[in-house]
Amino acid sequence: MRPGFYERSVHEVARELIGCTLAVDGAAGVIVETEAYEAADPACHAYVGRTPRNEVLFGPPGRAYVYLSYGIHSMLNAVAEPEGSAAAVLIRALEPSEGIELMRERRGGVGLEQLCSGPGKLTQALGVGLELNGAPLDEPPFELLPSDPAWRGTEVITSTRIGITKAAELPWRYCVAGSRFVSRPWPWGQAVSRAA
DNA sequence: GCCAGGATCGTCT
DNA sequence: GACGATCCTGGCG
Repeated sequence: MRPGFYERSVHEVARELIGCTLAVDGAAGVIVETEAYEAADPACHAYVGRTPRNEVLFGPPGRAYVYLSYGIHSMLNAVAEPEGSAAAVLIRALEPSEGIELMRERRGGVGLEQLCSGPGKLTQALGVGLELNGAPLDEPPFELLPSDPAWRGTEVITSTRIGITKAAELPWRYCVAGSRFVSRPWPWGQAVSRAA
């Protein structure tokens, strides 16, 4: 990603990550679903203030914020906005593109559409664990590449976020319209823009 | 196909 | 001691 990409409003970053490729050690996919979380947002881990757990959110942008959900699943976020401003983009789904066999093994042989269609699934498929919390997204094992020209013009829709109880009504989920690889079909929401 | 329930553990009250 | 930014399984139709 170009310098400064993450150093903007978390909503812009969440929107523009759609269509970009996320790779971890040879396994990769195109990001088709994201959600934005900002400090003033009750659903954001940083809402309660700075703690040892959410410290990475307050640090420099462009790093990974990884945490454990329900004691089982790792969640991968991209830290956004300037240092001191706590915000992040949750990566919720990928369209698999490379290392598909490896990902399938890690995921127990499920079908292509189930490989990365959820935040817990994609971290399992990519081999992302808590040890990568705080790691820069532009250094190994991570690689984050700008959207392919083929994705230009792709329709992106917004809708309410998924799986949360606080501030659940905010329309801060972004996903590719019509994609078979999102965590859920786009039940609500409306077309907002096209990939740049 | 849909829904209810369980797994599992770090973090905060 | 309660609660998740989740996923999978099993029961039922």
